[in-house]
Amino acid sequence: MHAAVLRYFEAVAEDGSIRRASERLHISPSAVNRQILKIEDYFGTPLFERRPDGMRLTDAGRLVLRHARATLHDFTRLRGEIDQLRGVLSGVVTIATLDSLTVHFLPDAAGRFIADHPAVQIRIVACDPMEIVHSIGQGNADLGLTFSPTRQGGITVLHDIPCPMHAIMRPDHALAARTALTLEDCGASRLLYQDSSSSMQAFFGPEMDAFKRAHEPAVISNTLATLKHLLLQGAGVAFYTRMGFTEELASGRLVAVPLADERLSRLRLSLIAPSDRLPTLAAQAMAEHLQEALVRFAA
Amino acid sequence: MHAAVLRYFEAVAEDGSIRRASERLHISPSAVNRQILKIEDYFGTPLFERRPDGMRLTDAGRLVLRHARATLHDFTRLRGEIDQLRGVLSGVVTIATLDSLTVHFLPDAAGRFIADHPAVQIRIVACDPMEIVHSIGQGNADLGLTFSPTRQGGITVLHDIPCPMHAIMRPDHALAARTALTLEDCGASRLLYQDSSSSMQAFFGPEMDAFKRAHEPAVISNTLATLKHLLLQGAGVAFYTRMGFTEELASGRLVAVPLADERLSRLRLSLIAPSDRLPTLAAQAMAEHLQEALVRFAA
DNA sequence: GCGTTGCGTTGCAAATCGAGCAACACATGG
DNA sequence: CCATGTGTTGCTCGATTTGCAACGCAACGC
Repeated sequence: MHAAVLRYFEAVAEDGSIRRASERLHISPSAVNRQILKIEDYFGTPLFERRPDGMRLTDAGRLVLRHARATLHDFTRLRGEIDQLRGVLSGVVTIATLDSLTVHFLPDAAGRFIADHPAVQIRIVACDPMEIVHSIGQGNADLGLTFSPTRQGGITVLHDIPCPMHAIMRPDHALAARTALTLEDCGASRLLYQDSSSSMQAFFGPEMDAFKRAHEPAVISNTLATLKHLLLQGAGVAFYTRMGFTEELASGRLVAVPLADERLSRLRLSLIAPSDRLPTLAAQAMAEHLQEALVRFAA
Repeated sequence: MHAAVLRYFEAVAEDGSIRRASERLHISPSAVNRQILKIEDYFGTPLFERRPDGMRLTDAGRLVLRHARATLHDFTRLRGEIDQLRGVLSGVVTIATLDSLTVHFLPDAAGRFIADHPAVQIRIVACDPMEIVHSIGQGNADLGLTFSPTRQGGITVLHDIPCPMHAIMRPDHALAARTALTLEDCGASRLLYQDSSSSMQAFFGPEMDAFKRAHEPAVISNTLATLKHLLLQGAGVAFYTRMGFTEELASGRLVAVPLADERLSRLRLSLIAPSDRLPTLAAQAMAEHLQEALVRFAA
């Protein structure tokens, strides 16, 4: 229904390049270029700066991008609303989430959701906590599951539950019998770190940051699967919440000892959404579904 | 920039007829019809009911109309914002107003406004108080000036000032020397009524309604100009606010005696705007300008 | 009853618009 | 200085959109 230029413009703005955008759009660069030139001519103002390495938005271009995004998003919402008039919930829901929730919690929740709403397509993308708040802030995802962020623009927290950090290890580990640990208690053990792309400090606090700098890990990985495998081999201790290990903890193959540190023990998991636009009906339903799942999990 | 179907769809929905819409759009009916059929095919649902006398929106159609309107309005706002980046305020501001304000107040305010902002086009449409709130509620006008409405959906009151009803007459009229009057006091005089399309009751209250039914007027007109002419000839008494007679009252050619009735003496004039959409930059500037003008007038 | 008038719709031809291809101009980095 | 990245342009072809005229249908008036 809408002019192609909206999608073209958004793609070029995001990719910072006509050629890259055209590839993603499966449209020739010249066609994309002409649409951009045409709309710049319409407004009588350049919307992109031409740089040797691509296109960068001007102030006017940023306004146009905002309009294009709003229009396209509102349109997908419209389609969902019309489908709902026929009695079916439809659309695509994109969820940006922590790695650890992709193991058990999310597949479980999503599975029950699609059983009720077969016309809804769910996209799950795992990424860093920081990327998650960024995705939500930019409106690239409909819902986000991450550690409660420090106050941030463009984000609404729909729900949050306590989600304390634990030291995860095998039952035969020296520290496994303890009922609580501090970070320092773990300093002597072999350590497995999640790839902490520096900016995690905002979530875990300076103490964790200082500890990680003071104690070299045996392995660093950005995927939970790797660390879980190593943990099951008894390779050391990792700092995680319980959410990625529900099965192993239930069966006793791993144990989780709570960390006593102020900040880490009070860590919370939040369900967040973009605040500057109306959610899709599908996203709204999914948000409620996830909220219930979180409440159930917290109990 | 946007697909033509947005404008076509809105026009057809408003006019309730493809042929009438096509005339307004200067496009052949077949072209308009095909766009409508195409988008209905896209959604897989009829968006209009075909009736022997034209097209009537379905529920799905109403959703599409809302989207089309929102998109188009957001687009005109975008153009205004881009113009403002260049330092000029631009766009069209439509003001729905009471007849009486078109005599002196609005032309005065508008004149000063366009002196500052030559790129802004101002559309002034005079209509009944009820039509005004309707226009604003539908988003057909950007700003409205009318008597303070009873709580109404889709409307924000930006400002209001006292605007008591008066009995307007020539200085040589029998009642002209009084400092206050009730409606009943005027019952014996010859009366000039504004065309009260029944629904005025919401603004002036049941007393005025009852009085008008009890006392037959000499003349009814829906234009202030007619009544003003008759008043200057000494043809009788009319009920109006002072706003349409500033010059005549200042020069002493007419006098205004306040009406003591509870409701009529507490009448207020409101500047209102649609509440469910962001105002154009031009509309916003005009709103502030009118607000100042109202404050100045109230003093 | 039957013509008239309004409505939406459709076939067909002309015009317009968008897309792809290949080439170009320019800047950057090895 | 060439190789590689960028945006841009001429040209051609195909898809889309438009206008005109005609059609089918329902309502109204005489």
